[in-house]
Amino acid sequence: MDKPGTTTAAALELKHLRCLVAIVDTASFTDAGHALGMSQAAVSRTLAGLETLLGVRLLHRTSRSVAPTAAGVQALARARILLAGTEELVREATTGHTRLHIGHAWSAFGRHTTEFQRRWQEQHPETELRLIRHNTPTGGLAEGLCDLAVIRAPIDLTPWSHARIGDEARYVAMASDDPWARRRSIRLDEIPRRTMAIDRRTGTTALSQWPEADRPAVEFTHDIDDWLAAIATGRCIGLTPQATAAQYRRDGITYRPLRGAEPVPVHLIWRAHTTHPATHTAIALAAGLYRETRRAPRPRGRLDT
Amino acid sequence: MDKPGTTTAAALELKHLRCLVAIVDTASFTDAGHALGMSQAAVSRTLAGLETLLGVRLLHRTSRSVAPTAAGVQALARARILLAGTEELVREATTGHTRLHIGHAWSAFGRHTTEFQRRWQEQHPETELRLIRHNTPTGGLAEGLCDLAVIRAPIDLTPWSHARIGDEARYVAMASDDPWARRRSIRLDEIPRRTMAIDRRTGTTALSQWPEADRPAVEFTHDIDDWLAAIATGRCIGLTPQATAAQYRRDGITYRPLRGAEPVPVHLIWRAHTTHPATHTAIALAAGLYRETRRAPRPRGRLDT
DNA sequence: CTTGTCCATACGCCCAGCGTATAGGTAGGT
DNA sequence: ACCTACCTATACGCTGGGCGTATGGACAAG
Repeated sequence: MDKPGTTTAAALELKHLRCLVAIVDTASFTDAGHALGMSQAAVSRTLAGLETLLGVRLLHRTSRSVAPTAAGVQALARARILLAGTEELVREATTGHTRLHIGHAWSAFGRHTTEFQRRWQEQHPETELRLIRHNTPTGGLAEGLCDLAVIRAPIDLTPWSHARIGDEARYVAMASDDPWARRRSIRLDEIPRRTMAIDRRTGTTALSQWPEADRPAVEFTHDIDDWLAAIATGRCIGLTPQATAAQYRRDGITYRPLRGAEPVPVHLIWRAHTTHPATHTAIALAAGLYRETRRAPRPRGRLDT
Repeated sequence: MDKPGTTTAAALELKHLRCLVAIVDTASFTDAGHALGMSQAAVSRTLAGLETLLGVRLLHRTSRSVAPTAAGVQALARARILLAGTEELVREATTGHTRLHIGHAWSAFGRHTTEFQRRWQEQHPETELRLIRHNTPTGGLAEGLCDLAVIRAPIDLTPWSHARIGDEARYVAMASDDPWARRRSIRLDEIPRRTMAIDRRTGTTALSQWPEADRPAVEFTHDIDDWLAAIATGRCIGLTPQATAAQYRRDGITYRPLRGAEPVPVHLIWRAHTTHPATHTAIALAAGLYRETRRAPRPRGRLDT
């Protein structure tokens, strides 16, 4: 590429940020040069480059002093954070500090979450566990943000290695002052009377459960907080696996079992080729927790692709 | 500099991170090159450089697919965060988004803090206010992390523009089960009987208050949490301005007024030459709040250097 | 076995970015 | 008022890091 004539706009680089910070810390272009192992001239030009890039003057300089401008203060604060972040990245990578990232769309392992964390800590203290919520269909796996993801939504699992670790009953979420909140449970065929909130990216409920002629109205939301807020207003109800009811107990929201519906299968997915060493351990632990709470533990198939 | 023979170790740059992310997002070195406006070869080398730099393989590649390794997942997660941070830095700087950073060592404006924030929001909604705690003698001003800093410690103010915005009575902090906790107040001359916790960087209490022959034993701490922890154990007491008593009310810690001691002057300091436009507004607002709560409002001098 | 696709490596070139040298400007001492 | 010390900005010439092109090698599909 790089067609002749294409003036490739200079990009922000860490060099610029390191330079800015060094200048402020030493309160001098000359000393900053020393500290960075480059000449004063280079420092001057690098900072000038940064200021051009941002279109703002960051440092006020006289021949006696250097002080950040208002814009400089903001940039400096961010620059320090960013540089600290890069150092951490390098440290993590070079020390091979091992950490298992488990992504999930919004409720991790539901009611088993705490127990999962507790047992992991107990059995594998050498591997740090991190549960991260990512508002994407694959809980961040596709984006490389985790090693393992919990999936409840009806997505295509074939691109991934996957294992079904359990099932969760479906619940109806509604405002606490909703008339239905007084009842013990709701029947599937009653749902179409109401408007249903569905999370656009991670929703678990497919409309195909109802005959085409009789489907509920739908309001789409963008993440779980939206979804809960929409429900709390009373204008919608929501359908969700038991995990949500366990993890998002909130004032103003009431959960009731949904009768007549299939449970939601809970899957773990991961990358077949680049498996974190602890992946299978985590899968086994999670599946064990789901199994423990069942009367008749039936075998779960496919622990690999 | 750059003595001949000095192999300057290549430094991490944003280029590397952008490359890593692009490869994973496009799942291809070739496409990543396209997206980044460079050739596939350059992408390959840049990533190889990053892997060398970190000493870890980040991506597992076959001729058919590209997938992050465990180390890659971690690096990727950090890289995405860092890149988002840089974008925000650029956006803030280029849009001239104005924000006033007020640094403080540990209790901001004390009991006036909430009111300060409320009124600022009301009177100057166009300027975002940020109170940031920095564990340094100047509350982050010297490090360029804020535009304005609240100072209670007896530091040299002459390098800065400064204004005294008010005074705060001194309090004694002690464990709640301390015998003194039953009393209404403590006298200054009783303090030397006890061991005193002093924060090394931001402590407000100078020992010169007592005759040299009769000074309290001292235990140094490194930040406010240390300080509170040391006191909660019961082995120390602490002296602190009223602001701390207002902002760090905790179980296990009791505050009592200290009689016979001068109040602590509260100063704001800022840079004379590169003043944020809203600096003086903020000073006036803070001083006003302190003045409001005094019987006899006496004029405060020096609103500038 | 052939073909297509993809990443790694070799090679040669070029300009971004470096250091040196110097100009210009400001504070402080006398 | 002048001089000195010190600091940043700019000019200039050079060098090597990093680019693109070309090619090799590995792998999957047909």
